[in-house]
Amino acid sequence: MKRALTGKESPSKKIKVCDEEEEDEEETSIAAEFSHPLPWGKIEAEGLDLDYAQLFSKDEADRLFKQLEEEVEYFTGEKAQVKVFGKLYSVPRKQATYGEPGLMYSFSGVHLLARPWTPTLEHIRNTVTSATGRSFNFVLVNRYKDGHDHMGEHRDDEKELDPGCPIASVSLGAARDFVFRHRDARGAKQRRHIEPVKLELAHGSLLLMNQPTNTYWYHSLPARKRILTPRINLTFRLIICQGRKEPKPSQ
DNA sequence: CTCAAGGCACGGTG
DNA sequence: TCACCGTGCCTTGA
Repeated sequence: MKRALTGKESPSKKIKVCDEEEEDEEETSIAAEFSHPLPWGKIEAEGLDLDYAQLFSKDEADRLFKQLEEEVEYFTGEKAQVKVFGKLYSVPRKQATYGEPGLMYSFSGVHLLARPWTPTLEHIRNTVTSATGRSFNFVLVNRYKDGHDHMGEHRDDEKELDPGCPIASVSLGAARDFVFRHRDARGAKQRRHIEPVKLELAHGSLLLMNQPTNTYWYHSLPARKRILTPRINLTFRLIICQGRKEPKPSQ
């Protein structure tokens, strides 16, 4: 069953979309492989549109997590640094990018070239595609070694992303809180009162961020000091074909 | 002109 | 209690 949820219904309260009727059969993985009959939950607010589902059973998610721990190679050195307010920082997590050959993803002054798909990443991508009917040519892997690792508030508004395709976020490992905040309800000049939308991303879950969510809502993965185990997050994206760079008019 | 995938200081809270 | 959490701010280049 689905639940329509908005932030204002339960101010400052974490939304639990995780199905309370825990899955019991191994049907979960079989269903995921063949079609859509996943029990999707819908989360909506002004300008926000999310779909949430349990994509993998615990056993399968455990197996995938272990495989990724062996397969994924994370960036180090300057590829693991970003520039914010003019200063260079090491990102408080580990990152990797995989996808079709030649694809590049850039943000905050870093340019990350996609490595070729690993067997496990390709398998997960196929499962996500079966469940959503969407194609993806790229995945950003974020590994949070414990609750100290986190990601600050941002939007995935990169120009190279296909605006018509949702971003599909697969979570494996430790469950972590995830927070959305409307752009007009941030900072000192809060133009409007819009409650943040908070949810917990469970082991083996899939979250779809549909349009126009990334236009109006920032999201973050806040630090949670009491969490001592790692989480791997995969955000599958559709990157627009690399057109030739526009000729610069001047300079 | 706007705004930022970072850290830090600070005050409320359980 | 005091560790943790949420918020505002930083201040420079894109």
